[in-house]
Amino acid sequence: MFLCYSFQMMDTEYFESLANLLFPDAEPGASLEALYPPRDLPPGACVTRLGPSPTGFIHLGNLFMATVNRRLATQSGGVFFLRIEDTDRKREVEGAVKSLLSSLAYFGIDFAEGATADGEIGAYGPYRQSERQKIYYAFVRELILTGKAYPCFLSETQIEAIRAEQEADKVLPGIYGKYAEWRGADLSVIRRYYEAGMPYVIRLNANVGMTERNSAATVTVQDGIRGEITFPRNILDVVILKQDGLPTYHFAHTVDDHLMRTTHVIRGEEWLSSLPIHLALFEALGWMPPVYCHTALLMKIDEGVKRKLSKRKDPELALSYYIAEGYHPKAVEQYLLTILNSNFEEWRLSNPGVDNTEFILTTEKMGASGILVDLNKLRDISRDTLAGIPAKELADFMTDWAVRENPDALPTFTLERNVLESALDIGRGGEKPRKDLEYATQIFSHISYFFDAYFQIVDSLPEHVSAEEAQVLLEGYHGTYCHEDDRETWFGKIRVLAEENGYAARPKDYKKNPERYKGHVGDVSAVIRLALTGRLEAPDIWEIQQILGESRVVDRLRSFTNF
RNA sequence: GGCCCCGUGGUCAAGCGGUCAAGACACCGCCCUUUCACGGCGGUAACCCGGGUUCGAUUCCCGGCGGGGUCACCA
Repeated sequence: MFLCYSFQMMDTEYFESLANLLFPDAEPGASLEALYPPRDLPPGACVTRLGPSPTGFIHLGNLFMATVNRRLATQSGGVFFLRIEDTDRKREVEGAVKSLLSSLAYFGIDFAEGATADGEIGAYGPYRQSERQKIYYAFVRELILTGKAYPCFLSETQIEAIRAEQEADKVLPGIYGKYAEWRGADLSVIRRYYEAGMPYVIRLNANVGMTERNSAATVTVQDGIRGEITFPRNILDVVILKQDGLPTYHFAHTVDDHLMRTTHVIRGEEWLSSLPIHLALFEALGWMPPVYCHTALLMKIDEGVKRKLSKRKDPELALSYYIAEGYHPKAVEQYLLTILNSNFEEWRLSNPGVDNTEFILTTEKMGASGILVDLNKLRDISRDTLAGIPAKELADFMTDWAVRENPDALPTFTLERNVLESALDIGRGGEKPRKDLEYATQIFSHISYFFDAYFQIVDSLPEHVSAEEAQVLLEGYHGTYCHEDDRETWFGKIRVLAEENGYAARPKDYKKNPERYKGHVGDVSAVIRLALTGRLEAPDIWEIQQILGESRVVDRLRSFTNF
């Protein structure tokens, strides 16, 4: 008994000297607790966050994550904030926060709290981890004081040697147990190294504190998406403070999400395997961990193999790609919601016209297995979504897109705004609205023939119609053309023209007696369509003509055949 | 390799002990139609395998197998 007691005294003294040596100025954790009190929110409110590292690259997966986090917070009356996880100086990219913010803003993700392009908003900051050093030091000191963390002067080569030995012995690699040479090292030795300016890191002492409360070899958590998950307890003395004095993700996550009072940590499945470390950290600091929700990963099919989206290898999944292609934010949101919650699509169908924000997202309905990004589905959803957006808004959308991605087209869009708007409005409204608009670049090529600057003949005459024949037909058409004709009159004239030239006025007649005709009225239309739009596939010709205006129609008829 | 997650058609997926195993996208036919688009009708196509438990397993348990993730002083 006596022995035990005195050891403890010695330990306390040891820890205190250690803390004072390494972190003489760190403030007590308790004062920070007071600085960041629990948030005053309605019961059940979720506090979530997005924690990107500013590497200058975000892809669909980040947006996917942002969407879940944001929804869960806003729909529960909680808070969604942005924290910049910039603890890796090597990978940091200039201006990344700004571009991150603007990419997210494009897709309608904004933040009421957290880092901004040039500052921050909110009472739980700083929201850049690089500015939180004081806070991390305070809690590192706390851990040292209780013996749960210690300095480690192992060099890179020493660690490599340990790893090699472990690999040879086929044991778990890492610093733990007997490999943790600096656990409880002599104070005099530590002092000598420290004063000699030897580089060191701070490691968690996984052996202390862990077994006090629960000696079981495993930990079990309730994941918000996956339900109960069990792992072996963490035994690794993971690094919590790097040589450069910045925290590792693990430590920063623990401290920040506790102090920022995050209730739900929603992140990708790739974090699942470090969960035991995070739980160990929360336990060591004596804090309640948040609710963890590990989402399925967005995958890509690569040479027949399904794999996680990679920033390096999949530029076409970068948000910048979707922005450049001009996918509409609403369509992308719609798509993300359908892969996020299996019941969303059904809800959407049975609640037409209701805003997406009315839909309640639940973690229970989220899938746990990897999702292949399906551009087909996105495009389909796009067509549906765009069909429901007024032409005026679409015209604004196209103009905004041109400003960013196609400045050459901007003058045309601006000068011929009414043409743009009318072109986008073709076949809309009514029971069966046209659904052929997908994303800006596609839309642009779809309607470009309305503008003289972009008009060109891209298709050729139907096989059985010769150039001479086309000329005859177009001259005939031009002869009877009257811009004021209503659709009925107009098409009646085409039928007559068809008959006069040996084409069936009705396709059915032609089908019945193909030998009697050169073709049918559709062929005549095709020629006119080609002359007017430069292509064989386009919406209703009469409508196109109304938008084009009489002089343009006549010009195009003429220039096609040079009569 | 250790640990963890996942496993229903090509893709996203309903299902939660008894179903002819939904639906959406894609694909293929047909219809509508002056082309396209829209729309309508129809079609091809799935419970990874093997053991249990049970009267009965896609569903529960175990074991394989397969896929993925992770094993850093990166996040």
